[in-house]
Amino acid sequence: MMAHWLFKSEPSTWSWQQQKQRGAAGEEWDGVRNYQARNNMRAMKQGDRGFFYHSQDGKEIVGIVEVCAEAHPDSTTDDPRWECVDIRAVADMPKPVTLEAIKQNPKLADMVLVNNSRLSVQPVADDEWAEICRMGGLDRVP
DNA sequence: GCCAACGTTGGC
DNA sequence: GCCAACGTTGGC
Repeated sequence: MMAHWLFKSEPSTWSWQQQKQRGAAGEEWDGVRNYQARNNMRAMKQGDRGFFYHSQDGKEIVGIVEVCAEAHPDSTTDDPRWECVDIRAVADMPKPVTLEAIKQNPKLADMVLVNNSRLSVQPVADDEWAEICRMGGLDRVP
């Protein structure tokens, strides 16, 4: 069973544009220094899909990504506690889904994004995934 | 820019 | 092992 995730990034640090420019090679999702977020990355499998969310500037889901390398040591630190996955851009959200719209949708009331806004890598339930894809104008759930 | 929420650190 | 102090994130 394919799990779904959400990756949060400040566009001033790492934007969807930059992610897309990396193409199929993808990019290491490094710099995470939070155990919950790391544990979520450890649980990811090759091919799992996720949302790419712009925090602070934008506050909206702008794209779909795919896990292209499972958890491995974070190259930005020598501390062996920190691991990360690699992700690659798969598709744009035809209509970015804003945090505001998510908060207004009762079906999404239990989303981690709503209830634990500080967690930077988080799981997304299958029904939440489908609902947001629908809101984002994707005619097929990827 | 403020501040609430949360996570981490370190003294005891 | 508890908890106060501190630092960071991110919405507003």
